[in-house]
Amino acid sequence: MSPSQELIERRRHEIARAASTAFASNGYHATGVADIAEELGIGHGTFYRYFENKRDILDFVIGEVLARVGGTLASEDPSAAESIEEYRGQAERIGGALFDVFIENPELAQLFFVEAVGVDRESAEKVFDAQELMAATGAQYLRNGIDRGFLPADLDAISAARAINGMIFTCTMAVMREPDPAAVRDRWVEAIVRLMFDGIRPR
Amino acid sequence: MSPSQELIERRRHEIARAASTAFASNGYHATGVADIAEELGIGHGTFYRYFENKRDILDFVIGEVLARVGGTLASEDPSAAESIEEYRGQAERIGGALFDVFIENPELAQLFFVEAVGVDRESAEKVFDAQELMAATGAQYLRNGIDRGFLPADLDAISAARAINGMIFTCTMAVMREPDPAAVRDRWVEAIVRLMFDGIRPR
Amino acid sequence: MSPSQELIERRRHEIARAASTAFASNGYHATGVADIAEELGIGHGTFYRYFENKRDILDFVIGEVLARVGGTLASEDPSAAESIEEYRGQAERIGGALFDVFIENPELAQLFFVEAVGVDRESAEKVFDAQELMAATGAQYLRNGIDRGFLPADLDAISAARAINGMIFTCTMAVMREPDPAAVRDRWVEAIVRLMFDGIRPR
Amino acid sequence: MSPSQELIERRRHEIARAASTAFASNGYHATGVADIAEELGIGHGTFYRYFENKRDILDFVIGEVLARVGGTLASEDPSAAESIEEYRGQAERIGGALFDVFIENPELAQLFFVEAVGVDRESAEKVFDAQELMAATGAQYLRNGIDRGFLPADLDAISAARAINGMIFTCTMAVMREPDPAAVRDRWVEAIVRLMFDGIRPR
DNA sequence: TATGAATGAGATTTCATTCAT
DNA sequence: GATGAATGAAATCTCATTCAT
Repeated sequence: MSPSQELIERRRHEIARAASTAFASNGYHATGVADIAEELGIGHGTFYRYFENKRDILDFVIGEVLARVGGTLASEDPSAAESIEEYRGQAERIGGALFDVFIENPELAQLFFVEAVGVDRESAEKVFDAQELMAATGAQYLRNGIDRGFLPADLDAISAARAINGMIFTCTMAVMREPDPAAVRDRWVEAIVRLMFDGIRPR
Repeated sequence: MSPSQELIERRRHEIARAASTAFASNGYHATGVADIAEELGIGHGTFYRYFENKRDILDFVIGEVLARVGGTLASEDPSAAESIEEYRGQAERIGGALFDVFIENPELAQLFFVEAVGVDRESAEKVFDAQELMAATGAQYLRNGIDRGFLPADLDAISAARAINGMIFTCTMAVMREPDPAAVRDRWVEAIVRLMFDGIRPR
Repeated sequence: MSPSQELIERRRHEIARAASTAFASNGYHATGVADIAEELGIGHGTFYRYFENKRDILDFVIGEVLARVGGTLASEDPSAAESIEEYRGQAERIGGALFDVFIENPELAQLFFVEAVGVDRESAEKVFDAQELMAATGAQYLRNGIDRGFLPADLDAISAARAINGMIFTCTMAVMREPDPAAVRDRWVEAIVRLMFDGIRPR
Repeated sequence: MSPSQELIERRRHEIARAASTAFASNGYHATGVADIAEELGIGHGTFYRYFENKRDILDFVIGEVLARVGGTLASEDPSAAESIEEYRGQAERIGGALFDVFIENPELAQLFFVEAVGVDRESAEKVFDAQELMAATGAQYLRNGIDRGFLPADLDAISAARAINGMIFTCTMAVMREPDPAAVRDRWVEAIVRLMFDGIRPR
């Protein structure tokens, strides 16, 4: 990559970071291009040297968030677990990692759960598509368990995966609204994983 | 209520219905006050005789949606179930009822999951508060089970309730994206209830 | 026409008149929508209630000018003249009428000769098309004379018509640059008609 | 001229050529300084080392066009013709030469007839001044004929010259819009010269 | 009470020009 | 001398809201 291209890439990320912060704290529609520029101390015309238009940066930012979240979901090997204990370990690590992503970058939560969904049909569609992809990833883990015999053969893998993801995402959002998300992280991971594996019915 | 107040109330609901449809199909920001008025065949100045401003009607519409969804969650008596079988029955009915609400009024799904969350901080906050309320309601059912001994004493009721709601909502959204939501309703209710009660671990 | 439609039509013409003046004296590109609005003492948002966008009003104004000029060219009956004297009378009247149009509305000259041609390809094309049409009209007069035998049978009607129009238009433009166009009107009409009928060669 | 001045002059002409092409095919306003620079493969900052500003290059380009056209009009000796036949020969050569200039450089037609006139008051003024000059040149030819007795003594030389130029220019523009201008060149020269010398009235 | 004409704040976007490298 | 990153003035256009009728 040529040095100028690298510079451009760096600039784009700087602007994207400022935009993320602004979108997350004020909302996409309430954020003007001028606000983003001001946050960076640059002229607002400069913005347009790096992004086509305002919508362009939203796409960029959403793309980054989805990649980040999706990457976390796929951070383990879906076919690695050989026993239910190993899989439970994977689930705990994935859940924890996801919480950590959002705890470390709280604005990502806002972007992922709110802005990306709410700006317009197109951006919402992206999120929904990503959720479907992530459900498919989750289903791979489950099918591995079914194939290896440590999960019930009649488990509806894709539905269950989606439901599990739903739990995780919703709880993440709830956690992020706590005054000190990091403090409650482990309790939530535990609660989710327990519900996921054991349900509420006594064993 | 005086007859004129009643008339006003009827008008407000007419306008709210038109606004719901418009917001749901085009998004809040892309919907103009004039669009809503046109849909009703009234002058757009008239709108302001029934609602303070554009934001005002969003609040109204969101309030209606939340009441509708919340009402469904609370449609059973949280302390009625005397056995786990009875509670499972309640859960199935509640889940099914929720699906039905959205299946019958698809625009409510859009409003609940997308518009209400995405317009601005304040409206999102309302949804999150409502979710907390619904989690509290869900926790009542669980505590009833714990108190009566048919659910484990160490169940983290509030966390579990939130996770369960998360499953339900996320899956509802997924169902609404299907070509024929009604056709898959039962399979999803079954999948969710099973995960909720039994988890994925074989018994 | 309903009274409101009539109002709209009146408003459009008011705005068009202001725009004509502004375009003629400052040029299309140097004229902002706000300038037009200010000239009328209205808010610039009001402009957009009557015209789609800035380009729209240019089209409107050009259309009016072309109609006006074209109408003058066609103000006589192309097949009426039975002798060369009668045709010469027609030519004098048409030329004079055209001069009068521009003398009475000097901004039309600017619009016709300058703005309409210079703004962009599309508007220029309109003018060129109109000129072709006007050449066709002129050719009708000539063919009438050829058919009736008072003009030479080997006259290239369409080329001659275009050349004659060219003389007229160019001279009109020259006249409009004079300090007192009205004063020189007759001399020019005479000069053009003489050249047109007799050429420069002595008879 | 010092070698560096010569270099500068060469550069200016390169840039002017690129600008001419760009202005002619896209219009002055739609052409950015960056477009011109890009066409030349130079940085657009470099442009400003050779021309004051965007307007400056328009003046330069217009100046070149006007010189080119004016030069053609003056390519014969206005006092050379001793008979009407000789003058007719001059007229044919001048008309043909003018057509050839534009046929060989179609972008000059666009610049001369459209851009130079339409960009703003100042540039239009230049064209009109040039037309007056060219009318004066034309009048010299006519006065020569009057003086020598082969043109009528009562010919209004300056008006006739302007009218003749008008014919020529308008027809040139019409010719340039033809699919194959070169093919119709002779017919048009013939038509114009005939009208100019003989008028339309039969002899 | 209903209307819709009028308004102008405010947002996005372009691009000629400057100037540090 | 050449470059192109940065700039911000300026222009277009939208639409929530007001208010005279």
